[in-house]
Amino acid sequence: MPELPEVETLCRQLRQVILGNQIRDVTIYDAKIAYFPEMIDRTIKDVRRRGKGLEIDLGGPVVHLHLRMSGRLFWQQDHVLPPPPHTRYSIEFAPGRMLCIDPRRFATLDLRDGYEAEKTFVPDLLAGIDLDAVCLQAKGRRLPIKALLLDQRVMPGMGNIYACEILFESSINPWRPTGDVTPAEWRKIVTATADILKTAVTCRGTSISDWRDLFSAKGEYQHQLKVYGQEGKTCPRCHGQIERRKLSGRGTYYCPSCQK
DNA sequence: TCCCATGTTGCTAA
DNA sequence: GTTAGCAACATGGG
Repeated sequence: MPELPEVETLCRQLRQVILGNQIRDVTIYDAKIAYFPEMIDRTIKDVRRRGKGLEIDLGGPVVHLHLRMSGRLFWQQDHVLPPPPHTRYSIEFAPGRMLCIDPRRFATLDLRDGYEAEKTFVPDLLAGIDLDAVCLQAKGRRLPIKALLLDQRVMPGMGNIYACEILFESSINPWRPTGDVTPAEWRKIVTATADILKTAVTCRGTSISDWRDLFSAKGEYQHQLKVYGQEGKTCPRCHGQIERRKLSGRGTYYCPSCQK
């Protein structure tokens, strides 16, 4: 269930272990996943994150993977050990192998040509958001602000936990029509987005249930959550009570008394 | 048994 | 065109 900070964590850790290494073999354990023999013997030139997706640049073709709801990556150094349950594929290198473990089987793996992969520009929320571009998207729309934040074309990498946290930090109600958000409030959202996502990257993500990083370590951001998963608890800002309601099908945590 | 889940896509209908 | 609501994908946990 990784969002931007979790994928960024995997991206950085993956760079440490596979950059410059050659793919020795690829094993597919799940018939839903396609096998690309072109990957064999190629050297890893770069590992990048685009939104919640990961790109492994093979110097020409680019492996694109997405973990969706329950996917995780696991670096296994000992080739002799059997892959854990729900392992869907394995990319093998001399020092170890990268396993994708995914109980719900929504994760994807595909091979694209490099030109195709780089053609579309994807903004990076960690590098800062273009306030004017977002305001332009927001103008006149009645869509709830949280739904816009979760729109991957507008905020690539944003996920449900951090959208809840960012709106709380900005004191904005998740149901507020996007077009009614003032420029000053947009500045708050942009600032909170950068602050919260960067902190979460430093914490190596949020381990609420099963998120683990590449080396099976838990993240630490779950200790800093102010509203997500805090239904019934006291609001840390105004002493109201945190509520949980559905917004476009997603559990949405907020404080009705101070998020207006 | 039912409801929940850190994601994405596609359909239908207002 | 926009938005809301669902269902689908598939599995496990409480």
